[in-house]
Amino acid sequence: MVTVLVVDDEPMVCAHLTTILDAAGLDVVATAGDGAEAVELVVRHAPDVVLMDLRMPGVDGIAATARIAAMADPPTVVVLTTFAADAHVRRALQAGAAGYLLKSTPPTELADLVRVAAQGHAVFSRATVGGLAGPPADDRLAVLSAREREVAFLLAEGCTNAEVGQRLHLTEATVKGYVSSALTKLDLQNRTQLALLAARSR
Amino acid sequence: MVTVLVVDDEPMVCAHLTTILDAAGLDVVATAGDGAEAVELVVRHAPDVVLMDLRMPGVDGIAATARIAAMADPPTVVVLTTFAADAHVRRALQAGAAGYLLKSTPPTELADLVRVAAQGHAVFSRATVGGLAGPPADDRLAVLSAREREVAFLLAEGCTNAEVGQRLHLTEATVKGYVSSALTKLDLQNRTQLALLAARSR
DNA sequence: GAGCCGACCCGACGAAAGTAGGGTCCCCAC
DNA sequence: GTGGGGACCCTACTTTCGTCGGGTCGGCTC
Repeated sequence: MVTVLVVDDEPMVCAHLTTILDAAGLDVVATAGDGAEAVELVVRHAPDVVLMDLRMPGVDGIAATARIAAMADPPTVVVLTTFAADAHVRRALQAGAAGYLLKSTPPTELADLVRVAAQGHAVFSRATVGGLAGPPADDRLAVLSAREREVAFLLAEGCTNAEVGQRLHLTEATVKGYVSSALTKLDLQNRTQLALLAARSR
Repeated sequence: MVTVLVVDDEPMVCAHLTTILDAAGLDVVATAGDGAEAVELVVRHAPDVVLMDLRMPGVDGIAATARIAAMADPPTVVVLTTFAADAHVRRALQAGAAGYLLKSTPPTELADLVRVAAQGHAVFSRATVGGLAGPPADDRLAVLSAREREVAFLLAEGCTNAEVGQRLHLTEATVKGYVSSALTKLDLQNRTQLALLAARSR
């Protein structure tokens, strides 16, 4: 029998999941309300699978996942959350999660998914995998003016100031001005750092 | 009943998979030996799930997946291959695949995985998801010498020539030399392009 | 309207980056 | 064993960057 630890700061959710999974022939051995408790209960019960919420008070789901993944012979951690944001999924994977499901997953399917995860596979809600194909995004460029952002993106294509000027119909001197102000706004030291940032921002 | 199309250039593999899946209560409606045939059979049979091999003669698995994903109301395509390389996984996802399994997957688990995929979830072999957390890799830097690569990676952290020199105990002039030769070897115009490339290469 | 602020442009000058060239060392081929 | 060829390090010179200061225009406050 597959043993499961359910982690969610909302007791109602824990109870609901427990009911569903137990009814489907899984064994929910415990539930935790935050990350610290989750880590503790994993040590105590050594479950096969951990269903982990992300947003929780104190130690959040990512941190808890990382701690659990660092254990000897760790359980399979599957994130179960409402947020499909690319950055969340990536951080979960980096922390060692072996799956990322949305809470919109039909309850009847959840048990199957947990079972599959217990067999050592990774399971994802369809909406969460699309963003993984490309590089991660970043939105620190938001503080820049429109022109500055345009220039930054051209730097990310490897353009020189003169080339940027041509493309944007500006003097090279003007371009230099934009680069310079973007650097100070973002607290960077040179165009290369700006280009790297812009490249990550897509 | 979940209907499945199996695509593999090796008839033995197709037959084996068919046996396994049929025994587990799935309905393998057809098998295809290359990508073109796969597309055709998807149109004819409209299966729920396509199990797609990657390396095939003619139209390969990626191309076939892309064509299938572009159809109206497309089936769920799950890649089933022997290769776990990050680049393959990413290209499969980009093409529209909803899963990536290795052929080392135990046959008994395969049916469950297909069923889960048919429900609209994405399924992955554990070994294939680790690389997705970070940005994609690139190995054009292979043509560089060891020193040149070191310098390139430091550029990718936004270092100036002087800083690179400090970290590597070299003169700034020497660093410039490495940058310059790396640029000509890779046919690039400036340090920013080199930094971007190195950043993608990790 | 006066004053302020930010986005948008440009010129000049010092500070980086990039190029060309010249050395040493080591390895491999002929 | 000598003549490439490559990696490695450096100096001197040109090109490109980045900063600083200075302009205009529009919107906003008081």
